[in-house]
Amino acid sequence: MSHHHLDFSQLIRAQGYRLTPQRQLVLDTLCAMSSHATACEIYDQVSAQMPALNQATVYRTLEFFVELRLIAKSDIGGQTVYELVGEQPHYHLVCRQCSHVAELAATQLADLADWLLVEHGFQADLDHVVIQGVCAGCRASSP
Amino acid sequence: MSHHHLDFSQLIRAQGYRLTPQRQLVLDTLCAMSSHATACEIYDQVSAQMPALNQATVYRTLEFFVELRLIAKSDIGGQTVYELVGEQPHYHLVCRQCSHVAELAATQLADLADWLLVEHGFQADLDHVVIQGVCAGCRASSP
DNA sequence: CAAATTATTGCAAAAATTCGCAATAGAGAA
DNA sequence: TTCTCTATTGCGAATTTTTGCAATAATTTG
Repeated sequence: MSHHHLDFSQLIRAQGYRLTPQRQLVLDTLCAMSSHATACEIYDQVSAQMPALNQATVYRTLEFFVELRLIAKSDIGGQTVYELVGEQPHYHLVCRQCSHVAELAATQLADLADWLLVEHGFQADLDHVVIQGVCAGCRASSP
Repeated sequence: MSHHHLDFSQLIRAQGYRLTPQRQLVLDTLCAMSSHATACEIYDQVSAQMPALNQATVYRTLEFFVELRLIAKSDIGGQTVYELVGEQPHYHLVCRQCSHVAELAATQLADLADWLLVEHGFQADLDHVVIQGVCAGCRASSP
């Protein structure tokens, strides 16, 4: 985690914002919690480290990082979950039946992104696409 | 709208559910409100027609239709919006700066869907993909 | 290093969304 | 049509998320 602090700090300060202890803690926590986590789960974790930290601050902090595109927010199985955006662009296949989430490298989306840019001038965020559907397992078990 | 009632009614009853006046009204309302609408906007509209109808019922009804995949729920510009799923599969390009939404026919996604099915056994819901990014207008105005 | 500026926090209240449960009312059977 | 069964509604309360504002603390300026 610590190796991230410098990067983040510069990235944030360059835009006139501040990397406060609260924000650092949320980032570190999200880093420690491997994959997706709900606001509530994040608050519980963070709260253990810094009891004074308010829930509203957690929500605002998450929203703040989402806007900076350091973390991604998505709806998975009816829950709003947050995830640290890593180095590797990837997208999510979310099963609407079992809520299982598969992550795929974004290579298969590159052509689509190119096409969107050329034809529509739209610069797609490759690394935060959620595709709903039915996974192989559920397709097999319910024909 | 009325021509929908039969289709919907059968579709819903076939699964053991009921097409109540409340549900019909929500569908009709969503049909009348051209594009995306928030739960609040829908409630306001619906409430004018049927004042006794409770907010909780609106939320439950929307969730119900989302599960039946008759309406789609997405996060656009930080708001949760609902939209009647039409006949034409399409996807959304949402600009993260101006929240403008473009709708595109799903043809460009067909290859991707095929690939997902063949390689991962994942049956993607083509008609409800939201791709975030920056639209042509915003890219031009903020270089 | 002190003062000034302003982004950020904590708090409490508001707003949005969900939930439990008794009452209601569709849909099918008799 | 009437009866039965159970999905659905309305209501109020609980939970989650957002917001306004004064207090705090991180930068910048002098």
